[in-house]
Amino acid sequence: MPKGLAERDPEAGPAQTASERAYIELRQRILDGRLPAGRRLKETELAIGIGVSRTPVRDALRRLSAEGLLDFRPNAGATVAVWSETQIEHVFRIRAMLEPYASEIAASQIRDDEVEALRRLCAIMEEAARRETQADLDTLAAANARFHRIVIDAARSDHLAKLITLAMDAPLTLRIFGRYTPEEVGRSMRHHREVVDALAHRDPAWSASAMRTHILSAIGAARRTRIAPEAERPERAAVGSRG
Amino acid sequence: MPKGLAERDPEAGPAQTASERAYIELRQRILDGRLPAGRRLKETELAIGIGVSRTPVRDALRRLSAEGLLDFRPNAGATVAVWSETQIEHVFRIRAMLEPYASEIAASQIRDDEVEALRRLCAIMEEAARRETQADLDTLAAANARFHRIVIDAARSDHLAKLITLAMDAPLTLRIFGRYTPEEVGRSMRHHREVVDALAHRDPAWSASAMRTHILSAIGAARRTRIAPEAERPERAAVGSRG
DNA sequence: TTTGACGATAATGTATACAATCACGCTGGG
DNA sequence: CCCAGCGTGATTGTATACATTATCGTCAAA
Repeated sequence: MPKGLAERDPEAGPAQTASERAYIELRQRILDGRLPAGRRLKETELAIGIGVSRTPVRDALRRLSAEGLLDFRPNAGATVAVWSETQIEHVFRIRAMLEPYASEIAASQIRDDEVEALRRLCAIMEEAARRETQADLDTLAAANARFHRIVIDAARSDHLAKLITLAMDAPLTLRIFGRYTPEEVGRSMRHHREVVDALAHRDPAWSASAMRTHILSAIGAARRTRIAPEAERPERAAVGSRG
Repeated sequence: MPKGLAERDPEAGPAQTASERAYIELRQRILDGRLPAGRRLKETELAIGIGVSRTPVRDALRRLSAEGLLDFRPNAGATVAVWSETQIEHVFRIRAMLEPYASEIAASQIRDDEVEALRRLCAIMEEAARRETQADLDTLAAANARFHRIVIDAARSDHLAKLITLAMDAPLTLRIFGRYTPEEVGRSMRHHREVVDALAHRDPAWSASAMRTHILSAIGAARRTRIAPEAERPERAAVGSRG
């Protein structure tokens, strides 16, 4: 098939290589739930769906497996990782250790423009929190993810950032806002503001503590976020519609 | 307990698939220093050396990259990750959070036979510590790695174990014993014994604290463990000193 | 009816050919 | 002497053919 990769779109996707595209696409499908926990992933199927060959799909699968988003058994394929309630709790406890640590370090490293960016994200999140549509929820989740990423990156340690990212992304932190009560949403927004203030004051202990509070307060909602693994049943009957 | 993730076990005999073999082989070479930090890894070269084709080598490279042992840039190949002193310090601080947490959980889950295994490993380590040859140092390092792995596994959470493993293995914890003073070695051995005793008592707080002490005490030696990245210049004119 | 073995089928594992890309040195001009 | 443009070789990226393995239905025997 012709590649037709003559265009270089810097904004729509930094995915230059097919492997990268496959990785980003699959990761997104897992995180937003289109590929539910427990689902068996078949390389050929995915390859056709994404529009690349099996090789880059395999690259992406291996990568996602190493990152913990997939369970992988040699000769038996990959399935979307299933998270028990206990394991989700563990992840939040770990986040509650790692992110405050990153915040503590970030406090002495963060630049003014990053603080500004955090403030803008706070405004965006507060605006989205006032409405209640699904689209707003998605906006909120996306802004929240960017918020945490900026803080983590401000610690100026790629390895640290990588490790925390692995801990964070694992059990779909994204969809947690759907489980928040209105009060919890409001509190979460106030937490964000306080984290920014603490960082703006370049106060490591305050930054860490505010972030810790923020994450620990989310565990309740996380417990309510049940992830139902897909039934083991493979879809025998082929779905007629392609696409 | 479901096995869940396909675990790599470096000591579990010959690997089944070529990808697994390549992964284990490369990982070992990185951890023991045969592939020094900064070294550029060429797929064809590695493939010939290991005796497989490029495909499984690429699988292994992608996996190691996701685990943070390699830096990877599209179209520019993979290099062994370089760890700055600051980053190594971060890793130990993170270990000092994660492993005590695992120990805390393990305290209420560990089986008697695992406690026994830990005691045996303590004896092995103490025996090796008495001598001072390089082989004994390797024995010590290997037993130490197994010790920590047993504790982590006793927490009965594959995802938790995976995360901690990523944090632990990253900057070659193995070679740290080479930097210990005799007093530090002795103290480390006593720490191990205390961790086991705390676990045997099924005391979560004690187990966590003993483990935290153990890891924090190692940071000094870790700081002394400088990792000199290989010069950027490949095998061109190797050591041609001008002048 | 149950159970076990067996074989067809579909998936994954591996190798290899080919395309795209990058690094580097060469050459020619200023 | 310096620098820019370009070609060449090496290296990675992708696709595909083939080998190997697991899965599951079928059939026969107890």
